Amino acid sequence: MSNQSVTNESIEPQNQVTTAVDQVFVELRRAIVEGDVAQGSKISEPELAKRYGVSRATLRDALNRLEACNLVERKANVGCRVVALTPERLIEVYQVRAALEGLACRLAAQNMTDEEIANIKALLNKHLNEQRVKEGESYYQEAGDLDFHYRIIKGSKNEHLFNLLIHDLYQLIRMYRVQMGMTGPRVSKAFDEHLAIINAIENRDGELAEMLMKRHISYSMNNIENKFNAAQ
Amino acid sequence: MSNQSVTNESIEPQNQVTTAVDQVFVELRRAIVEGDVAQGSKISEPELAKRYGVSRATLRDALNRLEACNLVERKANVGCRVVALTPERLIEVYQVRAALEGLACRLAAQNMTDEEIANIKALLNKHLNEQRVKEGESYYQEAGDLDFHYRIIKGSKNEHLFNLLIHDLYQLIRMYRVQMGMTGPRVSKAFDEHLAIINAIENRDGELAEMLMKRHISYSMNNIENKFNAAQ
DNA sequence: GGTGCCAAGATTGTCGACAATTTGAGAAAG
DNA sequence: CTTTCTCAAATTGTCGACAATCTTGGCACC
Repeated sequence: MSNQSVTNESIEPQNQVTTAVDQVFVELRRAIVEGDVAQGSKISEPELAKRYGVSRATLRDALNRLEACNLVERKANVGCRVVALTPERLIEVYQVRAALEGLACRLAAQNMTDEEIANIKALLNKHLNEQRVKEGESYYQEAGDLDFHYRIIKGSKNEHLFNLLIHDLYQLIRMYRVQMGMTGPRVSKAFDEHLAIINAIENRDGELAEMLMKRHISYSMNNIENKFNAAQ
Repeated sequence: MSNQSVTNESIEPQNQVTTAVDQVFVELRRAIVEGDVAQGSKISEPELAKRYGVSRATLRDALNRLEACNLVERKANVGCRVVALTPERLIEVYQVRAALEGLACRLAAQNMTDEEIANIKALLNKHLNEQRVKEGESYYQEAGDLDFHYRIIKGSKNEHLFNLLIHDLYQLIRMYRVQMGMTGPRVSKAFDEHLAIINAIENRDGELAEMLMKRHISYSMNNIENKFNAAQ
């Protein structure tokens, strides 16, 4: 578990966390995504409320939000469990992700400004240099990849799509990646794929950008799936 | 407002509504979707709690769930408003819907059993007959259309996709349709489109099914958009 | 007369306690 | 020994009250 230091900045930049429920929600979400609380384990409301120094009603509220993100499952009068990461669920999530990010790409090719596109290209170059220096450190794999996808989704200018992907789906995806220990040798290949995508967007070729993104995500899924099978 | 009697059965068939929060949630959702409480209006927690004969904490819980469905928007220490139905938002939602239901169609062509497909074809025939008798009554437009899409989404056998579409997106879509008074002459055309889609699925032609569904949804959006523009 | 500040009212966020339901261990019957 | 029933302990669902925050109307000051 060498990559637990990846920040959430790129995922929630200006999101002001004011209320107590927000704090517990963010903290508990981090704990779940990074595996501090094991997948499939039951969540005791009184215990967690005490640990976070907060009322049970407040913690319950936070659990409701986690349920909306599909990070915990809840049954009436029974309780709350952290979701279990099954291969079947991984495939389901990635199918949805491919469809939505494909759409995001097509819209980005249509709606991003030239400046935004130039910024992403600059970002990729910066990451390339950093990566050369660090010689395969896993920085790019997590934060850089996240940043790239984040900007394209934002560039779609579709707020509904943005919320769906960033607030809901991406936490689940991060959970799979972190807990499977995704720090493999896919870095350089992913980089080339990113480059091809942004080039398609620059040429305002929405269809190609969509197709490349879907393929890119498909590769990414196969990568995680292999780790899954190797893990048992 | 001649079509407020459309049931929710096809959307939540066996969903047991046991707890008080569930009841308030379902009831309040219906009120919002069908326009009993105006779009954009502010929601007073004490008032609604009294009206539904329930504690404020319970009502708050229900509001949280409505927020997760994108039916209300909430700001910390300020309050809760019913979402406003803007044309921009309609387009955003329908773009997402087209991508997701397109995926559902492709998966359905791959995963539905022959029996499930036969059942949908039988359903379409039944609706065709009923429609001939009733001569353009708006029954098919709402419940029948809902049923068709519901079965295909279910037929994708992708649970995550199912939850996303049925629990979150479809309520918003229903809200647009009900409040725009969707009972136009698109019935027969929609029927033909449904027929083409199920035929493609029967032939296990996922790509065609996906394309037809995307087009079908695109038509549907244009229809609502026209009503929007005509409304002011 | 307009602008900015302040206080009172109202609304939301949080808490601890009570009620309803589930669960699990142990006793009794087969 | 297995099965079923019972009851108690624990857990979840719901409530009313208190604390923190925002809103609004009025007053002083420029």
